[in-house]
Amino acid sequence: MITDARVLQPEFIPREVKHRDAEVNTLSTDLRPITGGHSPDPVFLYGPSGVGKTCIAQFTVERLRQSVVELNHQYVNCWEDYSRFKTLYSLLEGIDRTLDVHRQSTPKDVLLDRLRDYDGPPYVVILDEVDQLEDKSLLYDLYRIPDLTMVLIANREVELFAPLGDRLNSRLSTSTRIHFRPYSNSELTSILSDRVRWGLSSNVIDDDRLQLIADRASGDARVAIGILRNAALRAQENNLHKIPERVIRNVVPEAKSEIQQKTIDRLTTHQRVLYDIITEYGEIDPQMLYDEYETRIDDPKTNRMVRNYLTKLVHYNLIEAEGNTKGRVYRATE
DNA sequence: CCTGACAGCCCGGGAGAAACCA
DNA sequence: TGGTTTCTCCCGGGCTGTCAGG
Repeated sequence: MITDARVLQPEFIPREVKHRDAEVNTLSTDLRPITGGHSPDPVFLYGPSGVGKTCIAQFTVERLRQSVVELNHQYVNCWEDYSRFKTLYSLLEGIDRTLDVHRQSTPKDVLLDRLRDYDGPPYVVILDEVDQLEDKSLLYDLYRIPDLTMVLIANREVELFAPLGDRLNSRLSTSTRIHFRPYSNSELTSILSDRVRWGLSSNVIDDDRLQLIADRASGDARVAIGILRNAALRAQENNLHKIPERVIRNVVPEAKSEIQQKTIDRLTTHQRVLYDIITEYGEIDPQMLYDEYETRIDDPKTNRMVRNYLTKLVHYNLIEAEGNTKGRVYRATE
């Protein structure tokens, strides 16, 4: 049934993108100065998840690369490389400058110096989930590197700009922001039918069922493709030659939680215990949470560290915290 | 009570210098 | 002298205590 699993993966970048012409054009135009040897201001892409931000960024840069003689580029997910050091390291990797820089024992900010000394072809860097970056001042440092162009991606505008500080904010306020809206059902359906054409054998799923998937995904292409992938896998396991509606319906919850599950899998034992407690209770106050945590784990960390973990979990959108001070409760995100 | 901000400690580990050895 | 081992220093990151403020 599945003829090409790659096209059902979330990272897959299609050769052509649909329903995002305006966004692609705007981004292309913004990046065009690069072809003339100038380096454009940073560009911001923002919008909810699964609306094609990452995809369009990579797609456009790739297309630009084909039209410019020489161009270096690098994609960094700031959720993974959240520290200043990791992001810089990743950026140096993009231009092969890490050879003699090692994970430790490099003098402070030698990485940044190294990046500053860069004098190769234009360098376009995509900083995805940039609001997760711990030290936002890095953006300011990067901004000042002449040949470096930033494409910044975040969910919401405010979350990115609020913590930047006036210095950077005023500099960046003039640059382009591209807003991404959720896909409509018909857009999702057509994206899905492409994937079906590329990745599944023919006649395994009809339009009505694609509609159903689109409907359940509520504008999020990543979820839609996830549902399709899971449904195809399930049908394949059961030796079905078509994907029935029943399978689709069954697979929706797991497809939806899949993205969150990835995050959960990467938690440490301690963070995981905290997460489990909160989801079990649904809602819990800090004291009770810590007590419960202490009983469940052999070598409990201090209360202080638990608080660090909790802010991380909130950051990851795995839990939410309500009330700023006395009377705070933690609860699971629905 | 609880939080966020901050400072400081310790650990692992890499690098370069120093010490050691044949 | 040249090669090898040890020492020392530095860094990032995990962790903790403190403290003002709600």
